[in-house]
Amino acid sequence: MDIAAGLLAAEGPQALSTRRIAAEAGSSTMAVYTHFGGMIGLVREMVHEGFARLQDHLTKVVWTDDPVSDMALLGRAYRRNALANPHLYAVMFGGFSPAGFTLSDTDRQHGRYTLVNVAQCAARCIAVDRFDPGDPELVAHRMWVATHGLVTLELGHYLLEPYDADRLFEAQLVALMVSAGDIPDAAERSVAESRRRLDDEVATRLPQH
Amino acid sequence: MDIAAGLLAAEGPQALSTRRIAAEAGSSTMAVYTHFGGMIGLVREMVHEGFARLQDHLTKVVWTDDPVSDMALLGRAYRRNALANPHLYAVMFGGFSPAGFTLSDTDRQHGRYTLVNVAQCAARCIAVDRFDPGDPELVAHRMWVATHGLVTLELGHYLLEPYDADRLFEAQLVALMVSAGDIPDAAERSVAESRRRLDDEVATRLPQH
DNA sequence: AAGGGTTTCATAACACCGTTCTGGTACCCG
DNA sequence: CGGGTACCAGAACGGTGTTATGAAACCCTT
Repeated sequence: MDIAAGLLAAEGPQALSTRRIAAEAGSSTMAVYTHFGGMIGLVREMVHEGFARLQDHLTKVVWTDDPVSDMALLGRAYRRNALANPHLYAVMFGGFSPAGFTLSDTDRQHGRYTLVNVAQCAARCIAVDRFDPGDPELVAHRMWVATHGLVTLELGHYLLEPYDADRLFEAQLVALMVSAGDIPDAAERSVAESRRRLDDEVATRLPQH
Repeated sequence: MDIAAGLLAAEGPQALSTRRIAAEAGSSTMAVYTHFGGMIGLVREMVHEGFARLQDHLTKVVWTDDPVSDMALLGRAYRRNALANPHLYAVMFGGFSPAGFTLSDTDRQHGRYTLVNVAQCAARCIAVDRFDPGDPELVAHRMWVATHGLVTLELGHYLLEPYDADRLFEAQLVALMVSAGDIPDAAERSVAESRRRLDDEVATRLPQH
């Protein structure tokens, strides 16, 4: 049942309709209501799954003795997850205008929970004197805001040549590390190291064939 | 006619329906088709108006002898415009899933046109040696990405106490200037100066009551 | 093992949506 | 003044989410 819903989210954005899902599952529209209490309950469930999947991606990065490289890798994992499930990511962050869908405070808190990984990594960056002393949660938020902005514009096809998303992302990564206190040369090296680590550590299965 | 459409966007997100507009305008649903060729044509027109309004906000900032302050003020104007027209901003950047609405390349280019203001300001920052030498358009894109990310999360109510949007925005502004090459103390001063200039230079009428 | 209560779903209906077709009206322009 | 065009009211079609109504299926108790 959830599988059918996930499949539909991957095939199309507004293919999420009670009748479409019912036809795909060989069932009736009532199934959606008995299991999820309506359409918005279903998308809420999918948002939860989306955050869980994001959490999976972020926890894949292992902590090395270069926390700045770890931090950059967290950003890469975040972006990779969003690009692997573009429609799901759009729904997670408000891309579901119809039916007055608004995610509850607990939902948002659940989403913000993924930030603890980043905050811990920021704390390690500060501990080894790569980042300036300060609030690790604040720098985690700054990383999140910038990366989310880039991913959002990339998914909306707003980032075109010659300022494509790849180039902007690389530049933004080192800029974020520098603005957090790291030395430009060191930041450049750590970001480059994270680029090498990406494919090994955070392998992404395609959005369900 | 456009006024009715604008009013509806301000009253609700999915109040944009042919019948609702027709009732509000005392007309029939056909009016939407004869004037805009359908629903997606209407929202496309509103997106254009949204970008025009954004451009208005950005051109309100006057160039002073402190281009970094001007740059920060551009960011404040961008955010203020988005907060003044939240639903319109959401629609501009992909928040209209139904009916397979996709904005054309020319639309996006029209949207990216607002970046020339920022790029020019970045060039001035570089010219006076406040920013490191480099591609002004690239730093303009970085400013855009970060500010857009913050505004998006703020509109989605993802930024809660104690890391609220105001605090994050201030921190991000100085961080952006620093990562572009400015000295932290100077960046702090210019950002503070831009905060003083905001209400005078870029006054925003409320989103049409 | 049988009965009662709960859960689950298929069907049909309702209200709403975007869209299209059909006329009829109003306008403008020669 | 006559003719052609642009515009729009109304009805209808296929789609959506949702609800009411039963009829099955299941489970759990006796």
